[in-house]
Amino acid sequence: MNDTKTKLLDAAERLIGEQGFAATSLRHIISEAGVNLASVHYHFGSKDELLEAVVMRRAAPVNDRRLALLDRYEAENDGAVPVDRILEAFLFPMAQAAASNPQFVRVMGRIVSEGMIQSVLEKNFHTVLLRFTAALRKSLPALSDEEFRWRMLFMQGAMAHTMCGTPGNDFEHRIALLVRFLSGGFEASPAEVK
Amino acid sequence: MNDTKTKLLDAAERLIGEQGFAATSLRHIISEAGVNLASVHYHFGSKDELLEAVVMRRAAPVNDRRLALLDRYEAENDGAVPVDRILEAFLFPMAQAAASNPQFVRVMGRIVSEGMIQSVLEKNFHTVLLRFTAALRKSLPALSDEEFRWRMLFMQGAMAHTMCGTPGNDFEHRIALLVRFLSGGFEASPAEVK
DNA sequence: GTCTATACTGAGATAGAC
DNA sequence: GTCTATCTCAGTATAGAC
Repeated sequence: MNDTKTKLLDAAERLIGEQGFAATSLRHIISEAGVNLASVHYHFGSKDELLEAVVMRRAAPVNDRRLALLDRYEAENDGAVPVDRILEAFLFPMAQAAASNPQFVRVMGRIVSEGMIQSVLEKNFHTVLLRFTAALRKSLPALSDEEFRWRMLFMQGAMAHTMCGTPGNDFEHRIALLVRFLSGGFEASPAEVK
Repeated sequence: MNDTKTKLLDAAERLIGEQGFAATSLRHIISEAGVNLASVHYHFGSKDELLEAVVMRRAAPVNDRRLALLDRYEAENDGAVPVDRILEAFLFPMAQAAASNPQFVRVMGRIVSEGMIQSVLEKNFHTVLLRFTAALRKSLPALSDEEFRWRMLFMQGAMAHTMCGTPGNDFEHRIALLVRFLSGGFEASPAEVK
């Protein structure tokens, strides 16, 4: 691996996790990394793309584990997997990542709380989102397409806010509570059409 | 009312609603308002405080209506108000505001999606949050304090993301769906302690 | 291919004259 | 209260050394 590139990723990960993305200047990052300012644009192109690289470096294994878990649950339950299992399969690997690398989760939190979700997440989590959306849809056949889509959005907001936007380290416990809450929401009977 | 101040608030509200907070420069705002750059800092102190003033101007009536609705429901149900009524009382006035002033809701959406929630909202919505938290707590006596607090956070994330972070205009319908989902989550039986 | 030095543009903030 | 001029710092771009 290129040394300069890695130094930049490490420094950016640490500083963005601590101070946030907007509050962390490239000049601060490069001084921590001990490299030249222009190397950021040489290796990554821009500050935004540096952030994306920071995310991508850690996101891949998390998403692999998510898909593996979902595969297993689908094999075990051929057909519709219980909603809470699907949610667990999505959330648990993030908690594992948090245990081995807290910095990464902090960065994800910063991304969420600074509203860079769309740009960064949709690029890196596309397949995962498709798979999990399909699994949930299958397990919630009673909902209309419209209501299902809205409930996915509600979930998205709750997840982002909870997993990333709030400090603390006991992610496994947090996940158990979140899964319970979201299951209740998803499985609520449809709202009346007025 | 001071003319310069109002011109600044109007221009800021419009531009931030259209382009977002970060993307809207003070120089753009003042040129729309037809005033001088330094007047921003004279009247508001900083760009952040200008945003806060934009929010405060519209938030007060919404919060008044929220509290009035909650008062009514509490009087009607003396003791514990049904969870879905409480949620409605919180969300409905925002939908009304959206109908009469779409710019405001857009600004709130920008605030959420750009992660300025904590700083801005906690200042302006403090009493409202206390009242609604207390009402919900009363209606959910079976939950532990801890699980209740977490569910409040889950709700917060879902609400912010939904009400403000996603485009579209049919807020009343959206609210009906959101209330249903959140009621299901709040009323789910407690997660098992493992 | 990689790194260094330096310049450019635009941002928010501020001091001081009027 | 308002305006001009200026300051500092950000991200970005480029020219050129190795």
